[in-house]
Amino acid sequence: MTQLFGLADCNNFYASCEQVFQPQLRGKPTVVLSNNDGCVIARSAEAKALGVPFGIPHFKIRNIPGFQKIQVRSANFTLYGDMSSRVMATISSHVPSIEIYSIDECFIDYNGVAHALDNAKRLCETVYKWTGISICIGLGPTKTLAKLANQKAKKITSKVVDLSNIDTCQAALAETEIGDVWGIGRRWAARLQMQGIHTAQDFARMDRRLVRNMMGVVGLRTADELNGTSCLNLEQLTPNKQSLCISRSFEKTIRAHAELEKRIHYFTNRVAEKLRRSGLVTSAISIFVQGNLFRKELPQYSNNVTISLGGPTSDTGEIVKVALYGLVKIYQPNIPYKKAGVILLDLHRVGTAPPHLFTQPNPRRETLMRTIDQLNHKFGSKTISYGQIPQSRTW
DNA sequence: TCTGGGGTCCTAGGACCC
DNA sequence: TCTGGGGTCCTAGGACCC
Repeated sequence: MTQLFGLADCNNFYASCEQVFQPQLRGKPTVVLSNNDGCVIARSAEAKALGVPFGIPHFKIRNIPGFQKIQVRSANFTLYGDMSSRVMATISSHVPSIEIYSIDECFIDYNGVAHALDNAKRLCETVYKWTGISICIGLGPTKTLAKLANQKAKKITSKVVDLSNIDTCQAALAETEIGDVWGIGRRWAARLQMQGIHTAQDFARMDRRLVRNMMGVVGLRTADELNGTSCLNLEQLTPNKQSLCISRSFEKTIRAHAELEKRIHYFTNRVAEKLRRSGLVTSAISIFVQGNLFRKELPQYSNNVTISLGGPTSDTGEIVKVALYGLVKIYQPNIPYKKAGVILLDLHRVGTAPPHLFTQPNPRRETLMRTIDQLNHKFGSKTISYGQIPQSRTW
């Protein structure tokens, strides 16, 4: 049975959020920067028109002609998360069901919806009216084709494209570069192009065995989906998280162990909070450190270590202890470090983790963690933390 | 001078089992 | 001339996504 998927995607999401809340930015080239104001992670339509590339470092913006007009904002992820919830709720209330795919995208189940195209157009208008965010919707018999339809929709004023029709679909495939296909990244695009595969249509027409041999089942799935065979279903249930990570680049390079230790301390406090907020426990932790990949003339070093926690826990104290031990194991002196991070692995919902033979849950510690979280929630995240994180933290 | 952060899945190969 | 067959589990690395 032929299915019908929709893919709704917010246009220039972070930049649009800024423009909604700061009306003076509307119509002006606006960009949003990553953490530490490192590089551009979102651009308004006007900024794209000026030629601001995605990912460009902040300091290179001034090389762009007309850069004086560009409005630059630091990212506000709390705001974007909140706006995302509003957009998703609006969409969800107008269609049978959705799968939230990322902060600014969702797949829509359009099966059995009469006049899906008109329906989608009205939905775009409603979302704009209710939230101020402009979205586009692509329709197709598979998720991959709905994604492709969405890219086409971004380029037209009606904001909706339907690729259910076979001729329309073939035309779209023929004019889509291979690297623009969902699931084909930079590496595969380069390799495929060397083999004479330049468009989505070239790829869809490749011999299936060849695709399977070269790219495995993932590539094969993409090829089948381009040919209209649906391999990816709408996922209604949000899957359990497998890992949680906090990592940052440093504003300047760091050499001293003590200085790195403060960062690891801080990251571990944050990621453990995230863990408890998600109702999860962890049994393994991974620490990584990295030099400056952009400065080839400096000594290059990066390393990571994964350590078992000896049983499921969400206790910041326990996790911090192991994290710092991990840092000792991978730290090398006299390296200019530029980035580090903490990843929690082997996650389970509280109460569902296989218990450890030798450790018992400690109710007093659990109360302590709950109290710390409540205080930080009530009085701000810097109120109380585990270990030596300077109160006057500048980073 | 200055270059993000947070995720997922698949595969190949090694260790180990009977 | 000649070295079994069939599994599982784990990990590192490579690819991808937003």
